Amino acid sequence: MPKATSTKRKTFRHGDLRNALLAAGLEMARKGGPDAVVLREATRQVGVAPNAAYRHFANQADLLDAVRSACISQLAAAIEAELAAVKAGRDKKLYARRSLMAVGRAYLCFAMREPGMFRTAFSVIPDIHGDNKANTASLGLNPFQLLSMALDRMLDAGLLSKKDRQGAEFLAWSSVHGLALLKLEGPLHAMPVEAIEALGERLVQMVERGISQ
Amino acid sequence: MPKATSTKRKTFRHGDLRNALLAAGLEMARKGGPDAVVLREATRQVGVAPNAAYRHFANQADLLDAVRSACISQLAAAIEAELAAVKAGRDKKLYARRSLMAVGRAYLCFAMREPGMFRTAFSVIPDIHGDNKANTASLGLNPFQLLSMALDRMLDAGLLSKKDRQGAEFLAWSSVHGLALLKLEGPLHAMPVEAIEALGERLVQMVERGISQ
DNA sequence: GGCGTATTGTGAACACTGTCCACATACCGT
DNA sequence: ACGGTATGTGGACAGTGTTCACAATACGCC
Repeated sequence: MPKATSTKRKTFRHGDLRNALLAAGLEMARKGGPDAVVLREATRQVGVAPNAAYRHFANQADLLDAVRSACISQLAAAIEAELAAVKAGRDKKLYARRSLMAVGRAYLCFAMREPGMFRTAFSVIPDIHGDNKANTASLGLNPFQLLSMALDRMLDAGLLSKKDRQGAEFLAWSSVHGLALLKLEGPLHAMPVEAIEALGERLVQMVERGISQ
Repeated sequence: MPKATSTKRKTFRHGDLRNALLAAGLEMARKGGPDAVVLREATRQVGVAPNAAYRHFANQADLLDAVRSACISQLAAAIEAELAAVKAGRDKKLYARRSLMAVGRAYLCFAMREPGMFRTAFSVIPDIHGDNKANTASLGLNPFQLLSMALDRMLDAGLLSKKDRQGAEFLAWSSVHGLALLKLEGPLHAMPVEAIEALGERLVQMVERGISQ
């Protein structure tokens, strides 16, 4: 009974089912956030029986985790692009400041542009056995490492003492992350994006000023 | 006379079903976060048929929203208590600074002490028709308004210019909120609470320094 | 007091989800 | 060629939110 199940596939084997499911899941996450990535719907879109997913993912949490990883990669790529746009001139301090600014802005812009992906990226409580292999973009760096890079430039430029540099990632990250989430799934939901972006500018300046003792 | 026994009630009418369901939901949120508040389970604990809930809540989102509101009230109460502990001495600047510190610390402490409630408090995208009636504690102020109070003291003490005061709530709030969420449902999940609290201290200092231009 | 009526809880059902089992199929190395 | 194994199917189960028709109760009005 080789009745091709209602959709396109001709061969019994799909050939690339894992990736297809992941792509479907990613799209669902993109336009609906983490709660929208539902296993059965993914199989339906791909044109395959629900159980087929279990040959490639342990369960839906596993699928969601893969989607989440992809989302983080996209975020990393966005930051990387913005960071690449700032060129190292002769003024090291300016360079450093612009780098930090770029990371913060890219982070927020991504959150505004791709709310579903952003929320998905940080929706799941990550496993302790965190294998952050795939959380990277072309440079092979995840968002956290890109932020670290910018902060290192601040250290190099003498804008940050060695002591203040320690753990500075978390301070900067928290600020921007908080604003993004207050907008995306918090009480700032109704605030227009322009206002958020204006706040973002002030926020990054605040971090820059306040981060050094 | 209808007694709300947790096991089996005598009367047909419950008498206080709405509150009972809300209490059950709040407890589930407390020990499992927003995803743990499930309508059927609440009715089961109260000893009532699932449909009975629909006489008091439009749907489970409505129930969850009520639970969320209760969580915010608890957060407000925690902040209020910490804020009440700082006394106004002769040094207005110290008073203001300690007030801001207290709000930030209370916010983070609550997040660490009651992760389920905290996550629930900010899990739902709030309705635009925000009726923030119940989001308050004894003072009748929600967390945002308490933060505003602390910032007003900064303004009074001359630690903040009028211009910098505008929208400063969002800057301070974002920072602390971000740290809390990075810990509770983000990549900082594995970081020990002591480290988070140490970061919190630094964070509030950063805000204090960076918030004024 | 008695009775009609709106309020509140019940029972059965539906659609949907994740997940498991046994089975069928197609590919692959020997 | 053929048997083993990876991969997909069908059918089932528990659990969820939700709706409909119905039953029991409390309350107001005469």
